[in-house]
Amino acid sequence: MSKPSLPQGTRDFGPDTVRKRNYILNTIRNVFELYGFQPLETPAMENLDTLMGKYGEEGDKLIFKILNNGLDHADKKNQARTDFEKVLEGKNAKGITERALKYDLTIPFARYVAMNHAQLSYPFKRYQIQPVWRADRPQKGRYREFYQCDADVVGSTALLNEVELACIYNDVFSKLGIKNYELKINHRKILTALAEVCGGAEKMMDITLAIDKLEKIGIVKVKDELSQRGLAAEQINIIEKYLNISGSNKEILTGLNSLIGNTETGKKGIEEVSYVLNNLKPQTFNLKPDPTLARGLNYYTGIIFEVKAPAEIKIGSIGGGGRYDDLTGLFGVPGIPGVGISFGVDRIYDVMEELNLFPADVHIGTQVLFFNLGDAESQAAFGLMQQLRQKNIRCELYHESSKFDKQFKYAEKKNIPYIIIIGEKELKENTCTIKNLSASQQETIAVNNLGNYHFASS
RNA sequence: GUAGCCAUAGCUCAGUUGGUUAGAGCAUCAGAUUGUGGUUCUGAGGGUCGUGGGUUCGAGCCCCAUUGGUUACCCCA
Repeated sequence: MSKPSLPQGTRDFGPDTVRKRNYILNTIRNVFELYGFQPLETPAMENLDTLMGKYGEEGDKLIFKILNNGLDHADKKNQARTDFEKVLEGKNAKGITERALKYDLTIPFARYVAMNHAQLSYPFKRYQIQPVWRADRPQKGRYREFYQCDADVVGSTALLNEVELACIYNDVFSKLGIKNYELKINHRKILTALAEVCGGAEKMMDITLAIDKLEKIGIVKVKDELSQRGLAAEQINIIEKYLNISGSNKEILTGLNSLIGNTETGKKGIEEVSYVLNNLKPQTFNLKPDPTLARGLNYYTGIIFEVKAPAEIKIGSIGGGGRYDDLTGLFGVPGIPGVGISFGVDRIYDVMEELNLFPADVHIGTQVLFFNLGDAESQAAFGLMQQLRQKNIRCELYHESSKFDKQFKYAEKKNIPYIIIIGEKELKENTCTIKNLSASQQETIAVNNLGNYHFASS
């Protein structure tokens, strides 16, 4: 038998990790609820059709496909062989694979909205916290299975939604104690306008892909890439001017205005970004317009967001989102616009771990351990324990009568803050001894008073 | 898909130019300690050196292959 192992890019989560992650998820969930979002869950797998072509060419390659069952069935063998030939050519064959693991939460949500559009009341605000899968090569901060937390509003074009989503980012990160994150905002129309001004509206994708890398590879290489992608020198010149726009939020907007403000689309984009900025206090929100922000997913059409982790932690983006005018149109139900954001929980976890931001009491599960000091003693302890459980105190009784040393060490390892000793003496006197392990203090009280004892939570 | 690096005890790692019986810390278990833990002391268990081949009198170390992990590119949370 070979050693047990995990598939590449997946992880087990031990008790401590799950506790910490739940702390993050609960924080996010509470904020979503606070803003009136409703929970939604969709299956782990979707029909392959639902996902293919929604994430661009690269994205398609990263979708985890599921092999159909029953390929060895006698009647299907020949069909399976010819279909497999198609797969070898890089095509999809329904006979081989027709389902896939979900790649993100947005497209399944769009599918859900398209299927239920008549029943929903708009604007429909949903949040969704589920794992997604990508057949990517794992590396630092990148996994093949990871959680996403999304909140989306569909059925409304109001920019109020964008403002609220920015507020959600701010609320969540400040509750988690992540201070120096940076919330960047841009607009797809601004990028479109840049392409128009360059005289190559159809080059929009090439331009955005290249300038998105500015921070990583520098202006010189961006220009190289642009010329490789077939842009002329004077076009690249304009793009360079665009990339050089910097300064305060106001200066950035003015810069954009003078460069692309004379186009219809550019004007509209700048207006919308200004609206969001004006309705928030950028200094308290770490909110910054960033003309170089592009975001890969090609369904965005309006404002786009990205959250960068504090600079000292080189982990990149910990969240992102944007507006899409017609996501459900892909599923035959046009005219439902939406806007959404996403939190990268696994990366937020890593950031919090590195900055030591988890509160100490996330590790406390069991609050009280009853020592087991013999048959009669443990029977008495069991009765008291059930009373405490009735009062919502999490407690357990050591599984067998053994030395103090062992029982203490068990409590310590499980981070149990209190122990209760009921031995021969206590049994006789109808008392119990409560010890606070971290304070190393103990007191003996009558068992009748145990129900009213205050167990501090940390 | 492309490229680099790594693989030795449960975990983190030493291991000299290739030379006798492969080590340490942590963890585990037992004892000092039959009603008071964290610190300490003593002892014990634990290894096909990822796998297969090759070079050599001799391989944990060198060569080839293979598997797994990891990092970077592409792309992305």
